[in-house]
Amino acid sequence: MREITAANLKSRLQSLSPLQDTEADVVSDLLKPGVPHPAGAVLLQQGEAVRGPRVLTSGWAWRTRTLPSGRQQVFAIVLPGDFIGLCWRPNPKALSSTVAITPVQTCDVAGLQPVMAQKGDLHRGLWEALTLASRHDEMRLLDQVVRLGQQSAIERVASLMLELHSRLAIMGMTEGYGFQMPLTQEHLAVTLGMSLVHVNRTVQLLRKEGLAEIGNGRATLHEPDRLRSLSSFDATARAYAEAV
Amino acid sequence: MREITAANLKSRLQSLSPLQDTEADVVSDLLKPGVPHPAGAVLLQQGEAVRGPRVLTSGWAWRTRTLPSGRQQVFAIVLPGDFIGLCWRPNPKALSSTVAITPVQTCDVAGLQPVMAQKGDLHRGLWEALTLASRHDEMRLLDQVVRLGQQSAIERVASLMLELHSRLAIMGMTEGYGFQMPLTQEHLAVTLGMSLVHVNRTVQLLRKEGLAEIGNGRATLHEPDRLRSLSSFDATARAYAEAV
DNA sequence: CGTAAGCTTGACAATACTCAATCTCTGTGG
DNA sequence: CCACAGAGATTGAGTATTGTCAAGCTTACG
Repeated sequence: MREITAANLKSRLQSLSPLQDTEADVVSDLLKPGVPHPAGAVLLQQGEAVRGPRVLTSGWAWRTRTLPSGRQQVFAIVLPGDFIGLCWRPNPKALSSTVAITPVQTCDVAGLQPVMAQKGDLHRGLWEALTLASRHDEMRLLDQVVRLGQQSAIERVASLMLELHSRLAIMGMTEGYGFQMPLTQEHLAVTLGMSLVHVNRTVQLLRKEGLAEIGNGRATLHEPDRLRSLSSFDATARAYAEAV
Repeated sequence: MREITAANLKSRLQSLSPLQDTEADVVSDLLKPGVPHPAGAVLLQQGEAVRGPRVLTSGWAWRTRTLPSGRQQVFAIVLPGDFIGLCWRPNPKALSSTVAITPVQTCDVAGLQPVMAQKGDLHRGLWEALTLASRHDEMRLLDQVVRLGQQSAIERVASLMLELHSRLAIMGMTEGYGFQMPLTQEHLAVTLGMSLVHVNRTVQLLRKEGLAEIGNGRATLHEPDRLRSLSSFDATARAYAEAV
């Protein structure tokens, strides 16, 4: 899987808040070749102190909590270009674990810690972009609550696919309405709080209706508009725009 | 409904992080008699700029989002002593609406804004307490995801009641395992993402099993331990302790 | 080939929702 | 003081959605 470049990361941050040239250089300097981890590796353990912010430069991960009963709940999918352990509190303890779904690479960007801490006196634009990124995380967590609390099986799958597409598009990791999608139906089941069998039938339904094709490590959204109206994802998108 | 006092709020913040005497005084000075709002009043509108932090001093509210279909999802219950619109970003836009469930009173504490912004150079202990409070909000949002994604009807109701009890206990608003609980079964249904009828049957089941009594504006947890093991809320409690 | 991961299918059971009606309060106006 | 209205709670019957179990299929790959 391709590793993101400093240019990718810069353009993502630029889309959140305009960066000064010096700030863009800071980003370039920080992004070194990533450290590889195998699928299943725990990148951040719930309850343990966060060492400092990192960027996922390649592969997919998820933020998750395991219940005493062994059941597992996923809070968010972490995509290339996303931050892990970004927090404005110094030395916080992680509220959830972050686990690699595929083989991944992460890059330590502890150099961003002072930027976060100093509240934009230093590198104002970068601080804006980082806090906005974390605000978007929060927004997506609310989306997840809506998915789990209010949406039917087909709405959940549709809305997740739309979210993944729009996030990957920002990183330039889509081809039109298609994209690499390494989640198995089992992953989707855990993420969306439904059974594997039911995910399977829902995916088949989307296919039969000509709405989307999901499988073989890829997803293609054939009818994004119908998917959007189906899943009320557009409301979410509107909310994103407002989240300044 | 009784309005909280400065002493209540101080002891809550103290429980998060020790406060200096001067800091405690700051809190006392800020907490004036609350502004009343009727049930149903929108305290904070999604998408609108947050004017500044406020404290809910009396009554209950919820953070919620309304979908285009008219369906509604609740993210959190806001209890007396909780902050509304607390954010370390200056002038953020609200990600969700906050609406009064009962008649409420709110007190403007815009005076805390500089404390948040200055990262604890000023009033270190207070800053600690405030950021921890917001971290606990985040943790409870994760709890809500788990409830909606992984738990059965009875587990959801049990876990919500335990959460409410433990939060109210910190504010001194419980009598043993009983407390004032103004949510109707309709409120519970919206909050827990289930139908009114199903909530009703679940509440009856809890009563029949002798686990808890819910209704008439009160809740009593007869067997908190069994409720805890039933709902895996203890795991949550452990996680709370870790969230430093 | 043989294996394993991922996907698919069918039959059945459990959980939860909808609709519609009834009941029990409580406060209010006549 | 009573009738009434409305909010909240309860019940039953029928349906829809989702989960469970168990088996079989397909594909990639050593």
